[in-house]
Amino acid sequence: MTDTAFKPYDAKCYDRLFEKFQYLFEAELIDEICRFGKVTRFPAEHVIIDLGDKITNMPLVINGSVRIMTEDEEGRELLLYYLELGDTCAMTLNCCSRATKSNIRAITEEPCEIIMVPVEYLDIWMVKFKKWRNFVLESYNTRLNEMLEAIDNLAFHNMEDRIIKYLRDKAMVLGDEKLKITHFQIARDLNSSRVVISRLMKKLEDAGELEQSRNMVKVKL
DNA sequence: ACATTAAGTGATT
DNA sequence: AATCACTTAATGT
Repeated sequence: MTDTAFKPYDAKCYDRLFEKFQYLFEAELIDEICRFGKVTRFPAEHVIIDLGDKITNMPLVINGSVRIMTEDEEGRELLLYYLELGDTCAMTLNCCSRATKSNIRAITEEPCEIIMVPVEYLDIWMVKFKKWRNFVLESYNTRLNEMLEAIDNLAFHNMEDRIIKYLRDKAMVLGDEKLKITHFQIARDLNSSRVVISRLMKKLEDAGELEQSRNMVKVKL
């Protein structure tokens, strides 16, 4: 116990992390995450990482969910994927090692607890912990697949399908089939226009696929 | 009652 | 599927 000087050892923090990550990481790694990382609470809709930000910390989600978006030159947004418990951002992993800037935006979907780990530990842990190595590889893998899915969805499915998928995904990560959302917000996440969404939403409602009222959508799962 | 914001619609490209 | 122009409906002050 010589290198605990940075921060007083926090047994409570350790216990909490251990409970969440025991299947993912070895105890010693959890101990280091606990010691070097900083647990942070974010309110809903908080921008954790924005485009062009220099990445100094990597986020590890303890609870809540985060959505990852890109934006094109004209400022049009597109939802890529969600981060949940035990997820980290593959983009961050990529940026860290080469000190590049973020090409994504990470926004909390609901109030979140996230542990921020300084990026310099990533490399150290890569050689030190087998489970960390697996975790990073695994993250790359799943994110890559999700990206493929996102592209597939974009290229081969019509807007109607995309809306349904979007709503179901969202209901899933938030764990609530009733979503507090406007047509305008949906349009922004899918990079479409409000009018188009309203039309299709009406159609979907008539077809019995969903229920909606002002600021509320309920999807059939 | 009035203003503001969300949602619905026809016509056009 | 997008945009325009306009209507209607819901909600806050």
